[in-house]
Amino acid sequence: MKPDYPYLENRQMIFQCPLCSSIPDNQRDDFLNDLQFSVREYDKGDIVVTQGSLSETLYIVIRGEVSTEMSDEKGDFMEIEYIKAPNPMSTGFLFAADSRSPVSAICQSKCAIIAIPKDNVYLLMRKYEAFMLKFLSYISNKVFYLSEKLRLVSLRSIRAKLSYFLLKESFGGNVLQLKISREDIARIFSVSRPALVKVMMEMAEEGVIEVNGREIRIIDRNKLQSFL
Amino acid sequence: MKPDYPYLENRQMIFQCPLCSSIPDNQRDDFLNDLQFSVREYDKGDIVVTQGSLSETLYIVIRGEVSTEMSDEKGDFMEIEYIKAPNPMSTGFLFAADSRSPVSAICQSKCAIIAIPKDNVYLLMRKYEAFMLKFLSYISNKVFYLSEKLRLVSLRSIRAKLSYFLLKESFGGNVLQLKISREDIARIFSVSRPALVKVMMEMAEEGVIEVNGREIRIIDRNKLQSFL
DNA sequence: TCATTATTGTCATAATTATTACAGTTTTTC
DNA sequence: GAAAAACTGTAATAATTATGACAATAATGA
Repeated sequence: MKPDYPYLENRQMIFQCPLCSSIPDNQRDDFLNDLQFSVREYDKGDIVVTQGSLSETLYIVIRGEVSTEMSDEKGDFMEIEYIKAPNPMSTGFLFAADSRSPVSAICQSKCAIIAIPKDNVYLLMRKYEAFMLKFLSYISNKVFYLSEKLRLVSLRSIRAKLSYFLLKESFGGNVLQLKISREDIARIFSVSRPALVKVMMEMAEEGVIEVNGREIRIIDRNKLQSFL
Repeated sequence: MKPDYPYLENRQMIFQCPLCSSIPDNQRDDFLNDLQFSVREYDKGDIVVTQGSLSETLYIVIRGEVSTEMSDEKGDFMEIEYIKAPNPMSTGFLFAADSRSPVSAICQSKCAIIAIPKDNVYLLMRKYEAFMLKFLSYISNKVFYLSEKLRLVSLRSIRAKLSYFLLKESFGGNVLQLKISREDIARIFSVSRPALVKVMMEMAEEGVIEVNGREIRIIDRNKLQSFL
């Protein structure tokens, strides 16, 4: 974790973040004046926020990639979100009653991250409507995202989870490229990797899907849906 | 589902809802003028919102109790939230990009529910700061709540889930009264009831907890924590 | 109050998943 | 390009959980 930037030469960078991008041009100077922030650089593997720690700061990733994970106190992690620059982080629980972070945020590459204190976010929201609305929609989307994740994890069998996952990833098409390893998928499902692979192979055996490395072809979409 | 109230005699009722309770007295008349809403009565078992349906309305339960559930397309449900009057419903995804409801809302008793269209909520938020802040904190709390739920469901074994659940419900004390049936707990965990009961009895056998109906006494808190 | 319904504990069996281990393959990294 | 690391498929065995069914008890309603 390197020291703060001496000064951020290109402060306009913040307007690339979706949270701020809709702020009208004629308000941007005012916005920058009202904004209190610091910028830090992180290396791959650095931890920005620790699960359970008090976090009263809005973070905006302006370079690099950060993943948020939830540990199950056994060393194992479940990835919750994968955030690429330029996007905000920790919007979800910033204003929650219990402001301890439910997740850990870990840099997946070299990162530069802006930190804005909660009180300042309050102020900005009151003063800049576009910011407020974007913030609101960000949190709302998070609720939606978590709900979907919850549904996935709640499916009882690996077969159901995998079917759900594949249908979702296929976006209605018949061929999909897995973007992550089977190990990661297993982690998302909270199941073991061998069990996941076994089920995937069984489904291929049955002719429901075709598996070629990370390319998966959906043969019988109806059957896939019936597994849910 | 009975017809709308002809007119809501006691419109002040809405200020009992936490979303609106902090609106200053001197703004309340204006607030009621700006507010667009309708009130409906429901019977026990009535469905207010169906999972997957478009829902661009903020609901406030002013009498009765509503539970939100997520079905796994197999007839089985997982309860997400239990809302008692006077509290809002569906705050979470109202402003999400995909405004289809991820849950179904089902009345658990006779209910009276206020409906406010999304656009009107927008307007109220811009105009009444206290309302905006409360709304924000409501969504944030929902994110927190869902995160916690996700952690629970992600724990792999029933033993871990039960330990987590009991530790949480005990609030640090040693005796706790279960507020819901074992069947409901099993549903929350997404596991079968017999399996849950079996694990609970095993833990009692081992002297980690003591079970007397719905009263549970935590004997060995450390051991409970080690199961996570 | 009595009847009805919901809840609870238990069981045997079947199904699913975890664990551990290994070897072959692909991808990264230097 | 070679070495290291990560990824993949597979298998045997153990552990966990689901299923369906049953009787006993508690709670509820008319």
